[in-house]
Amino acid sequence: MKNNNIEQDENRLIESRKANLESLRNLGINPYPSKFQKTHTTLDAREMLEDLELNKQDENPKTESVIVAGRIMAYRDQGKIIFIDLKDGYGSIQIALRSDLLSDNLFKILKFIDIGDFVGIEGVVFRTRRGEPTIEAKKIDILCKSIRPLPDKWSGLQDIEKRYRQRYLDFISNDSSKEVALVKPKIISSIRKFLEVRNFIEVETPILVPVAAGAMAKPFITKHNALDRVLYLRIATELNLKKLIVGGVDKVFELGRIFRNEGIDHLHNPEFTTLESYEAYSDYNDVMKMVEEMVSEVSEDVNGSKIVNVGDEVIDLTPPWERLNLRDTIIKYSGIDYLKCRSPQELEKEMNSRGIHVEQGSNWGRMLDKVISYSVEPNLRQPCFLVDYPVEMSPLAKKKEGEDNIVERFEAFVCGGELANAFTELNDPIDQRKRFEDQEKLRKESGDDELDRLEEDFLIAIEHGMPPTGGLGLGIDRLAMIISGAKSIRDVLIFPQLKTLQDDNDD
RNA sequence: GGGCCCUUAGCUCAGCCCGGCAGAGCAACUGACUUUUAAUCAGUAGGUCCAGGGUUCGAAUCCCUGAGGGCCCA
Repeated sequence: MKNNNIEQDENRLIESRKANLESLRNLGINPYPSKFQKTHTTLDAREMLEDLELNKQDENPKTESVIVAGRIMAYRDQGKIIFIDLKDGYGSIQIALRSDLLSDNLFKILKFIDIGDFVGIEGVVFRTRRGEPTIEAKKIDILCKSIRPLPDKWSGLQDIEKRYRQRYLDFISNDSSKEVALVKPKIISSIRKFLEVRNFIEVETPILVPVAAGAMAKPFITKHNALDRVLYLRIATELNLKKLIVGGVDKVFELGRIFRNEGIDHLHNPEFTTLESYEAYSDYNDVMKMVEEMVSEVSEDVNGSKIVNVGDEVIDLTPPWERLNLRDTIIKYSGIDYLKCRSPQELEKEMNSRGIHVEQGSNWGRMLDKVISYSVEPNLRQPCFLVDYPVEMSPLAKKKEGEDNIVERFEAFVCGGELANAFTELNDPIDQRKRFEDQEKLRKESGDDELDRLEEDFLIAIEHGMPPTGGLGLGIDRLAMIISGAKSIRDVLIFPQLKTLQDDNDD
């Protein structure tokens, strides 16, 4: 009922636009032509005028004729002259449509133009009395008639939900939304360049997998009908990429979407993009160097600087990043020395006395992870690496030589958040099998369904031998937030996951 | 999961405290205007005030329940 009325309200606006559409057709104009040959962008047109003004003595120079195309963002009718603001993917420029420069027939069609329509304009560029670069139109072509109104031209689109649900409207009315959202594609392109120069090979591995392994997270479940078999959406690209290391692809990476069945907030989206890279014959120290070089170079490439502003903070991504020993750093910020509380009971006692909430049934590794995220992470503002983790938290990482309980693992932090996780990969197949079995056992005992899972295919692969390998996982969306200064992951995602609207289900 | 806040014209928002004709700007429509730029001027039209219930002579406004959304915390 309610929706019908809203549609009727909208229809009043839509009907008038449809009437304009018919009027154009009656004048013999096709409102939806296939193609239009433009010669310049709006940015080109502005620059042409500026160049001309620099080089010529003439008081009121006019450029050669240009043809531009774009969307009408504003329309100011003054009778015998009409000004419109035309916007394309590069900027915008004002158009002046004068009745004495256009044929009667062309001037007549201006009556049927609406804000939001796409048009092509041909004319010379000049500067008006008020100093505005303007194209003096001698020809106008309708390129696409719009029949639905745009958001308010001055306030833009404020409704946060609508901005994400109809992101194209957000992009049209809020330039900064578009700029922030386009940082991620630039980062991805820059990372590709960085890795390709270093002879890494990019691959695509399956998203639909029989076992969701390689990380600690709940998977999405789906089903293959013909095979009558349950499949999962991958939670990491890790295990397949390591199989490629076994197969002799010595430097390999994937920029891939992964899926984790968890809550949605300003830092989490159920699907997000990670970079995972694996390099044979290297270890976590080599990966650390690569991460600090890559992130700082990407920032320079995308933003023109290794220094970024996030909120009020100035973050300097220039290498080298500080290396912080994990145990020392936990002691520094929480006072807890995990070597002195090796049982879950002891650790829980220490955490409780410091006001850190312990989830029912948490295992020791999960609890220590909680200590890190609660006490340590918020303090790590400038880029740094936490180095050398307990084996309980890291079922896929190799032990440090001469250590029973410490693995060669680091996590990178910037602005109080985790950016990357990396380790020297465990390639002892017997140790790896045992660690997976421990995870499986822990999951059954504790009911913690985020623990890692045993994937037999992977174990068989590394039983054939995997060379020593340094591996990396890096959250691209988090990196995009840092480089763009965005406060919410939704701003860098373009189409973030939102609750499904009721109407979507009714169909 | 807990706390706080929001939902009124296509868009952006007043009105709610203290109950008494449903408001403004933009967009739309009619008209005027040859360098405007949030153009201006004159006029017109546009509403299930998120939904349901309650209190009241009378509810956008007060109370209860629900839905959707946001922010903070876990």
